[in-house]
Amino acid sequence: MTIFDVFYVHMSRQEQKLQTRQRIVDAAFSLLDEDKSLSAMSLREVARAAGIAPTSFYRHFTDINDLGLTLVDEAGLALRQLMRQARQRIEAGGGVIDISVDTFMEFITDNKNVFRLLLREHTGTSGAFRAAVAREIQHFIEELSDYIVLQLRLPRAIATMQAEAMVKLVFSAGAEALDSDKSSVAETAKRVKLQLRFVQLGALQYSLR
Amino acid sequence: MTIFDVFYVHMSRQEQKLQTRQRIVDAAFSLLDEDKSLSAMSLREVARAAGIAPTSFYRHFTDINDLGLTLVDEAGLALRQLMRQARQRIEAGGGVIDISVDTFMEFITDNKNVFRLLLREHTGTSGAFRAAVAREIQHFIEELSDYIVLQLRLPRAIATMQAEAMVKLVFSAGAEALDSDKSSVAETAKRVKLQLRFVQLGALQYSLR
DNA sequence: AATTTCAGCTTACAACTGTACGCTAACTTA
DNA sequence: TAAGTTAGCGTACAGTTGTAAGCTGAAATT
Repeated sequence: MTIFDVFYVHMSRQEQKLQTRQRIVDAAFSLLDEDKSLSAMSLREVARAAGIAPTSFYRHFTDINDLGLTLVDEAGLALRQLMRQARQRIEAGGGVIDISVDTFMEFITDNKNVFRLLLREHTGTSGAFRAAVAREIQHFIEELSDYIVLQLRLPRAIATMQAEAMVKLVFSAGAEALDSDKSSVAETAKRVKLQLRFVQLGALQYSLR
Repeated sequence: MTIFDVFYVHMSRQEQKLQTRQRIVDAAFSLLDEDKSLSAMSLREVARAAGIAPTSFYRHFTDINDLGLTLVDEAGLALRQLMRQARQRIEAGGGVIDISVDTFMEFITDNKNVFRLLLREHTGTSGAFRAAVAREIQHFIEELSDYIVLQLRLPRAIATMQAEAMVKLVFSAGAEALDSDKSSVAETAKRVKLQLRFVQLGALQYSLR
């Protein structure tokens, strides 16, 4: 029993456990700020932030790595939801590139730590994390590729290359945005939109060669 | 005096100190492998690898951060040398994109830890390191941009956008290459070359609109 | 009502960290 | 040659880490 008892008076044991687990996950995300990466995050630190004893952590995760993979999964989930949101907005009208980039930038601004996690662990020190993030990005690329084949009628092979280039450019711009203030973010968004147009134009041109 | 005495029998004190400093730098680079980042590198660890006492470290650097910035500088230097090498090869004949990408991939293969450092600290947990790496990349972009203005006769504004997109795509590909075997690297190189062609075609097309 | 399960706790320990302090001995300078 | 400088060392300490061991009391099961 913890000082949080008061919150779970009417919960089953299972629900209590789930809630504690969520508190751990939330605490971990909140710790992943400007100057903390997964590998630098200590079990005790997370436990402290979640309001549990260090050893209680093991009731929920086998490892800090285990928690890390959970965080990457949750971040990937958020990313996929983002895509859906962008598609809805596009159907409501507007340039594909503009809407996509704006939606992405909004996401980053509102979920800095989620995007930071993906960005950082993509080049981080854990091969498992790098692979996990790479998978999430690959999903992203494939969904965009599908869209390009369907809407722009490009051959699959070219569409895939276009999608990959676009996602990488957007992620790069996102990385810049993390360290920028609002007006710089707008500037960065403008630049990446132009670059995406280059890619789009170029891929089309190439497919007609 | 250390066990390395034998190496500096005929050196002045200054030279000896410089050599020890270089040993520290080299040791640090050698530690920056698949699963170690600057922030995870401990002073004692570096000292151990360099063959000096932990406290002797302070005779050469004020901090681990101080050493980190030195490493980033050296890595940036290597990158600029790389560009010069690529330009020489291009003048000797061959497609600009092909030569550039091939040169870059060779560099990564031969200097994994140097590129790893740049890649990792670009999204790392130290704002100072992130900024330092961003500056190095910016140099890279500007040199490429100059080249594009001169050779392809594109307007500066467009050339800059093209250069930025290209460098980001190449760095992305480089990141992939770090985790791949030789044949996959060749595959990755092929893909990024196509993507660079998209950007080039698109920028040209855009400038003619 | 009795028994089992188990989430969270406290205590404990060895390993590692950064760095303060003062010593030594070789190099440099006067 | 004498005095001063300093690169490197050993010792020491307080702080943090992961995690092992065993306890407690409430929830779940019988």
